[in-house]
Amino acid sequence: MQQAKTPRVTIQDVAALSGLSICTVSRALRNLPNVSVHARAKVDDAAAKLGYKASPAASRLAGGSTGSVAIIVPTATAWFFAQAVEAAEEIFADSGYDTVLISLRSRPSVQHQLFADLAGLSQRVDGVLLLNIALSDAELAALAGSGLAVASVGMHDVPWDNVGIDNEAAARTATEHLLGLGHWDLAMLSGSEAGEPSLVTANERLRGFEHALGAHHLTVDPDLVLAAGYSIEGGRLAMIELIENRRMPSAILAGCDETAFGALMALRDLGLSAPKNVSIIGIDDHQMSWFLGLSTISQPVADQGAFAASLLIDRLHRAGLPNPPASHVLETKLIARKSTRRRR
Amino acid sequence: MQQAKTPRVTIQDVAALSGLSICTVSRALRNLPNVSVHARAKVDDAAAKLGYKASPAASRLAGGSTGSVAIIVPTATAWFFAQAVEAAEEIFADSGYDTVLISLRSRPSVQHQLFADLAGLSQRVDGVLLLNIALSDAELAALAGSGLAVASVGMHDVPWDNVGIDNEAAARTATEHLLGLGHWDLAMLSGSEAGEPSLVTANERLRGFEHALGAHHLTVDPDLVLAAGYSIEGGRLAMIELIENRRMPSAILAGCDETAFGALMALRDLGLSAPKNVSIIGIDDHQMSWFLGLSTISQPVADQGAFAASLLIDRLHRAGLPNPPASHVLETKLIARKSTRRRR
DNA sequence: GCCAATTTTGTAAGCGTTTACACTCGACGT
DNA sequence: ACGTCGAGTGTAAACGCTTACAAAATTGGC
Repeated sequence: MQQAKTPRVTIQDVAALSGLSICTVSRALRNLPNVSVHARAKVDDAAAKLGYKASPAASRLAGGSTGSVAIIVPTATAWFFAQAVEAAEEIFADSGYDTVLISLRSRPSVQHQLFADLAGLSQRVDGVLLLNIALSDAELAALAGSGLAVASVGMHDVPWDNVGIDNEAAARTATEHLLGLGHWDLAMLSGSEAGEPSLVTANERLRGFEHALGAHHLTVDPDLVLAAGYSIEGGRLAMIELIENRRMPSAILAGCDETAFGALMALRDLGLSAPKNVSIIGIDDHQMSWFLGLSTISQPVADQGAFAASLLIDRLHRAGLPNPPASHVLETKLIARKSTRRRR
Repeated sequence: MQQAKTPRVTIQDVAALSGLSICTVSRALRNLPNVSVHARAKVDDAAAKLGYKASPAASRLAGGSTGSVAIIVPTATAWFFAQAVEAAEEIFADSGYDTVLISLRSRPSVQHQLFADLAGLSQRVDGVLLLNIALSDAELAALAGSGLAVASVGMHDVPWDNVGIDNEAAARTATEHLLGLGHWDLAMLSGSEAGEPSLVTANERLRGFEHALGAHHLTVDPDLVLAAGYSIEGGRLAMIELIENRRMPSAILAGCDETAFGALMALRDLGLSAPKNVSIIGIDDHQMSWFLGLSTISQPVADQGAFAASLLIDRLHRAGLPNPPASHVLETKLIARKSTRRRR
C-alpha cells in the first residue's frame, strides 16, 4: 500500500482557517501573552480541526524548541537505569517530547565527546536528564552554561533539580537491621572501586555502614570491608576473597543487590548459604531480590526517573522564571526477606 | 561559568573558507555525485578545520535528513530489550545518529497512537528499528509506505530487513537436550498467553517442543503444556499449577529463562529443587541464568540489536537503491548448566 | 581547433517556524 | 476632544539547509 501523500498542514493553513495572521497563530499556540481570548479560541479551534502539529525542525530552526529531551545514562543495560529510563520516557512522551537516549556505555571517551559538543547537543534537544553521571567541575559548568534545561537523578551539589535517595541513611538502616538481629561482626562489600562512575553513591553507603556501627560503639574491621564494584561478578569475587583470605563475618552488607547476588553465588559454590552461614542484606531491591529472598533496602527507582523527568518538563515549560533548583530525596524502605535472620 | 556564545559555524562559513559556493559544499558534504575530487577535498578540509556539523533542524526542514532514528520497544525494562537497545544505540551513535527511544509500555493505545501519526514520526526521524513488535496488517502497510527506513529484530514476513533467531530450532534443541538426558515425560511452560506481544515467538517455541517430541515418537501430554507468559510470576504460577493440579514431569522446557526462574522459585517454595526433583531448561540465556545455574539456549541479544541497527544505517546511506530486504537468522547455542541432569 | 555533450559550479527560491518591529485601535487622563 | 499608552495584530526578515535551474567549465568527436 502506497500511502497517500498527506500535504502537511502548516501554520499557514491554521492561519487561513482561523482568519488570523501566522504570527498570531504562532503566539496563540505557544500560549504567549498578547493574544485576545477570542483569537486564542479561534486558533485552538482551527488547529484542532486541522490536526495541526508544529514542525519541530522548522520550530527549532527559527529559534524555538526541538520538542525532544535527552536522557543520559552510564549504561542502558543495568536494571536500575532501564527502569528509570522507561519511567522518564513515559513522562516525556506524555508531555509531547521525544526522548533521545544517550548511553555513555561506561566509556569516559564517550562522555568526553558528548560534553565537548554541548552546543551541538543543545541544538538537538531542549533539555537533558542525567542519571547518576559523575561530572567533572568543567563538565558541570559547561552544562550549566549551555542553555539546556537540566535535571538529574542521584547526583549531588548540582545547580539544577535533582532527585535521589539518602544513600547513607539506606546503608545505615540496612546495617541497623543486621545489628538489631544480634549481629555485631559485620562486613561490607562496598561498591567503591576505581573507575566506577557511581563512586559517590558507594562512598555514601560505606559511610552509612560506618556510622551505624559507630552509633553502637562498634568499630569497623578494615579486613571486613572489601571493594566489590556494583556487579555480580564483583560481589562474587569479593565474597571469595572474604572467605578465603579474611574471615567469615556473622553478617554482610552488600553495596547493592547485584553485589549481594554475587556473594550469594560464591556462597553456594562453596556449599554454604544465607542466612544459614551468614546473613546478607543488599540495597536497591532489584527485581531479582524478591525472587532470591534477599533482604534489602528498596528505593523507588521508577519514581525517581519519573519525578526528575517531570521536574525537567516543568523547567522547560516555565523557562525563564527564576525558580531555584531544588534537591528532592525520596524514601527508602527496609525489606526483610529470607537472607537475614537472628544470630544464634 | 557562563559559556561563551559560540556563533555557530554554518555552511556559509565552510563555503567561504573553501572558496566554493554553499551549494557545492552541501553536495560535497553529503557525498552526492557531480562534485570534483578537488572541490570535495577542499570542502572536507574546510569543514574539518571549522568543526562544522550541519544543523539537523535546517537540514530536515529543507528536505534532508533528521540525523536520528527511533527504536521502538514493547517495554524498555525487560532484560532482552535493554540489551538490544544499548547495542543498537552504540551503532547509531557511532554512525552519527541520535537514538530516540519509544517504549510502547505494553500498552496497545500507545502503539495505536504512534501508528496513527507515522507522518509526524517520519518528520522527526529518518528510520525506525522495531524490536519484537506485533504489527497488524494495516500498521505494517502504513509503515512500509511511510517513507521511513525500517529494520527489525525478531519479526517475520516483513518487507524490510530483519534479524532474529530460529525460535523453533532453539526450542527443539532444548527439548532434545532433555530427551538426550533420558527424560521422556516432558512439560512445557509456554510463553503463549493472551495479550502478550511476543505471541509469535512463543508459538514457534511451542512448535519446536512438539516437533522434537514428535521426532522421537513421543506425544505431548496436553496436561503438561501450560501458558505461563514471559514473566517470572507467570512461570511461578504455572509451576504451582503444574505440581498441584497436573502432575510432576521428569523435565521441563520453560518458554524463556524468566519463566524458568519463576518455576525454580515455585519449586524452592515447595521444598523442591532442580535438577533434583525435575530438570529445567530455559531459552534466552538471561544474565541471571548463569548465576542460577540454569541450563538454557543462548541467543546473541546484543548482536541482534547491533546487526539490525547496522542494516538500518545501511539502508539510510544507500537510500533508493533497490537492494531487496533480507532476513538474517543468528545462531543459538545450548548451554548446559546445573538445572538439568540425566534421568535416574 | 570548433561545437555539442557532459560535467561541475553557482544563484536563488523555498522549507515552516519565530520574532523584531510597525501598525491599528480603543481606553484613558486632562 | 486630543494626544498617549498599551493591548492586539500583521509584515517581513531571519534561521541554515536542500535543490531546481541556470551558468560556466570541461570533455570529446571530427
